[in-house]
Amino acid sequence: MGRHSCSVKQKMRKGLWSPEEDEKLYNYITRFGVGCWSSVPKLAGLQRCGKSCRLRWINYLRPDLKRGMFSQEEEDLIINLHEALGNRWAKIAAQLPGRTDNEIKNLWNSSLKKKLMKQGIDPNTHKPIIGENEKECMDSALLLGGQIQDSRENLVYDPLFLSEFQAAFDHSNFMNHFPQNLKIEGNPNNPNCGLINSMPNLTKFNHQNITDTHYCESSASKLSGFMMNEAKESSSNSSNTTSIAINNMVENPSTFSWDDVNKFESVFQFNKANPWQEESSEDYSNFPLTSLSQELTRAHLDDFQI
DNA sequence: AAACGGACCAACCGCTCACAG
DNA sequence: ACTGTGAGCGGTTGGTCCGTT
Repeated sequence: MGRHSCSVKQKMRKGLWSPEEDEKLYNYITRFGVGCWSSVPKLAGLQRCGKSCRLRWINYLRPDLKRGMFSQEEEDLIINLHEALGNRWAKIAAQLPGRTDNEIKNLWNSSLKKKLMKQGIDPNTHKPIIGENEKECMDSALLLGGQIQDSRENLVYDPLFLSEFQAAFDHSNFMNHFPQNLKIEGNPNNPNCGLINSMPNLTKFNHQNITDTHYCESSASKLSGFMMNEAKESSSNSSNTTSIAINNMVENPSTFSWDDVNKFESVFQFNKANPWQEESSEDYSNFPLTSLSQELTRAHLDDFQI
């Protein structure tokens, strides 16, 4: 922002370093050591700014630098460290002797990021990527009431709702008929791939404090039923092929096909036009059943992270 | 052979932080 | 407490290489 770079203040050389410049800097540092970088160029006889000299030394001339390709172990370590530290390249580099932050940053941006994405992992969050179809499913869950607000007023998924949402699909034998090609490719080690399985892990969510009555009366139970009833109703009130397919799917899950999935989604599209959508996303006070799960969720929010 | 585009990498830029005066 | 300066960091840019058309 207002501050000029060192190369602008005086007529300094920019761009790639020549072998002569490298030699001058190397000789100076090895002889006198690193003192004040701003005085190094003058003392070393270079037309560079101190900042540039420092960078050249750290990233290229330093004798303890490790050259060559990154090993698999190094790559794995970088990925693990990135998960823990984020884009703190200097901190990551500190754990890899002989490697510079710049080097690691370049490797991450050019290679590791893409590798993770190919494996279906979001390089920013290190969590499985939710694809468009999965997102639509999650959105559908939200539209049906599966959202609440956390203490920071961010919209989050209601674990109680999603628990039943998932169960509803499980019971309808949904996953058994889910096309393999929709699952995230290339990550056989990741059990969280696929539509329902890519939903938040609910195993940590504690249902112990919920009585059977509460659980059955929860918004989720109602909504699971609502979802299926809607499908049936939609089919009985309409003669179009979509409705027939949905009805067929609900009644006879064993004949469920990928084509049915698309048609099933149209039910959710239908629900989007439902005025309930607006109310449920804004004001939960009118929906005591949702509020119940909301309250229970708040109590366990720490255990539940998307 | 030339043009093009993507990958890679070195270097730059702007910002923040620490510290001395 | 304030200011100036240097060091360090992370994001971005620009040049080069290489494969493809």
